[in-house]
Amino acid sequence: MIPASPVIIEVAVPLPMEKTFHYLVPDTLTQQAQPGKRVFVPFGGRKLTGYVLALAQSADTSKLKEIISVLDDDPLWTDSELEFFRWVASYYLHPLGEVLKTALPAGINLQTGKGSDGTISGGQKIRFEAVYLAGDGAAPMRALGAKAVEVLELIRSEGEVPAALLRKRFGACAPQLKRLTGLGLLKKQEREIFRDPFREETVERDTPRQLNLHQQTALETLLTCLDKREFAPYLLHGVTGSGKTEVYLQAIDRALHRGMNALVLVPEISLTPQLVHRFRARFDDGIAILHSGLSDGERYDEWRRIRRGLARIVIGARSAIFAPLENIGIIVVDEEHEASFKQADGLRYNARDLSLVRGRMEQALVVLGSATPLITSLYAVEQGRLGLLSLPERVRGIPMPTVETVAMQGIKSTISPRLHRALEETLASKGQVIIFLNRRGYATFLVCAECSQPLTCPNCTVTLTYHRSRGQSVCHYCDYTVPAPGTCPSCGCPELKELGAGTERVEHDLRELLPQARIVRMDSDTTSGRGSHARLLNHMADGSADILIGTQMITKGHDFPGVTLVGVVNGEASLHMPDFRSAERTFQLLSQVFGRAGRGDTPGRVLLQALDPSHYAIQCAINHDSTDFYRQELEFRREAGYPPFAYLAVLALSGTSEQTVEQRANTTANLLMQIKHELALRVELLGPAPSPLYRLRGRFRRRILLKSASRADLRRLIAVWLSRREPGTTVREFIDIDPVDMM
DNA sequence: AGCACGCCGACT
DNA sequence: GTCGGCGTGCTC
Repeated sequence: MIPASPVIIEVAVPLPMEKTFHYLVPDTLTQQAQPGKRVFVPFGGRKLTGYVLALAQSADTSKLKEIISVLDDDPLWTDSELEFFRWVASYYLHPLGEVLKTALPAGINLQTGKGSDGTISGGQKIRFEAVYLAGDGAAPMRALGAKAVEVLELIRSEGEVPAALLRKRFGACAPQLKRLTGLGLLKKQEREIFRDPFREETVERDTPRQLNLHQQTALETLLTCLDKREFAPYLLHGVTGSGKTEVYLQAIDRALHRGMNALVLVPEISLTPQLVHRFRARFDDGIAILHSGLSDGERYDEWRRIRRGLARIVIGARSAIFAPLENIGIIVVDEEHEASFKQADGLRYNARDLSLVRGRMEQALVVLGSATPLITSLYAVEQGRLGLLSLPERVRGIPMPTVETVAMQGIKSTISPRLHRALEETLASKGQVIIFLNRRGYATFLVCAECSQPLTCPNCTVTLTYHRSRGQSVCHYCDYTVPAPGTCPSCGCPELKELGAGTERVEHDLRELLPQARIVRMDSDTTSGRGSHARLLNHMADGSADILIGTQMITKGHDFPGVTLVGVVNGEASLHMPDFRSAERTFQLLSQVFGRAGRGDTPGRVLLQALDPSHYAIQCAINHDSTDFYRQELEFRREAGYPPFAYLAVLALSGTSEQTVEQRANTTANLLMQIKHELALRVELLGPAPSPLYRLRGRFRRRILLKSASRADLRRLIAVWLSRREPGTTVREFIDIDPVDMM
């Protein structure tokens, strides 16, 4: 007999390497080793989990090692999912092995250290429970005790009963069960169980709501697309309170009826319990929830429920775009403008963008919903790449809130007399208030009374933010912290003045102005604990608070009908961020905040405090006119030389000495310029990044920023640069598309 | 990413 | 003379 040629597989390993590796499959494993499964492999002295990509041929098998075991009974991914992950890996210039690892629930991979002790770490347990079913045996009942008869009767009437329930009902009944099973009257089965993040929480059923004309029109378009089962990307542009969720719900309902499944992406699921609640009230089909609040075990269980087809609706934060959901008919991205759809480290993906890619591969309907879409999206609409559906009116004929501006010139207090008066009126009429300001801390910063130098971070050269209750000045970029107020580092003067206002300061001032008001403050300083976010919001929901003060996190995920007044302190704050998108951000932020007012039956009122409210971003938000904003913003970008949307590459250099990193930055920048000219690319070198060299855990880093009007240009540049960079430089590279993350 | 190997400075 | 820092290269 001719010896069979050895079976070789191509394996991706979850390490920052572009390479894939080949392994021999021992005879005993050839049946099991298939693409899409995980394998446990020896790798450079240790053992780790790899992902089988394909069967491979190789002439030279001498250097190949054998796989140790196959970790999965069934492939983890379908072919089309693997195709999607390959696309992701190539688009974001990230190793496929790491992409696959990211797509999997955390903590299920096995690994060993280099040591010979071979301790295997990692791996999640699947929990099983025993279930008893009636068997076919017809043994005589008289041979049984009374308890055994009761047990048998229960199981016969129920069909199947988990062992835990039997224990609860009958106490210790193991001997009886053993006896019954032995007689063939019962059958025992081990069944996989899933930890349920909903626990025993029950929801009241909900029925589809009556749609207004605009909702109806939008829905009909979506339903037509669903019936055609082809890729159809849409922007659902609906003002705050226009009933976008109801449109999603009814479109998803149709998809489910057509036998297709639904994927719903939300910015921060732990912030949107109301949305999840509405889904659970509407649908009987399994709903899986994926978010950061789940334990690894729960997440793993949800993942398996989806893979097994037990959940037909998946709701989750950005990583849910990788959910193993098959037969996707519709993908909804709610609040598509939210920055939290971007993963900022590791695999730097944007779930909003990926929803379009996956939707195209799955022939699905993709709905991007927002009251304040990205400029990118509106541009895509203009270009005809995205369909537009508009909901220009609020549901039930509720009017948009009226917005008044308060010019703050010459007003020293954080709360103007006019806002103070409005607060008193609102509280007197039992209304609730939201006070928004995009800055946490007490005063923004401390300034030396002597030399007027603001306190700055020695690493990042940004101004330190003063947190009075913590008694610290903190750098919001690198977390550098000094005791506050402290002394001036430049002249040693012990007297420091407070300048600017943060949420803490506003809370302090409001308590003085309105001692009787019940005030809660919500920002990242007061929501550190698990569940604290929901607790604070509950104070507003149940009416035990009158005023909610907060940063941007108060702008989303809730709907308080009692809020009739919204106050904005320092409305232009976000306009002065070092980001070419600051106007876009400001418009979105203000529109969202304004939208919190008057969602009940009383019309909403907004007071906007600003030194200078004349900027078009502020004016357009005041007039609830996003079309006008879009026009002016494109105009601004054209004049300032920014593309409608910019692509930005970041090359991050790191090393252990300042000199090497500095040198690498220079040689890399030179090389990039050279390649740029050779390839005749429209790419701009923006840096060595404006943030100076900073030291983190003993390592120095530096970044180089590249801007381009076209992503293709950047990718070509980086591809050539990757092949040419000097050997030996330990450079990590990645693409990002938003400069605010880097400055 | 880990980890080994190898090369130069300050130490028992 | 060694210990140990870091820079470099390799992992089927």
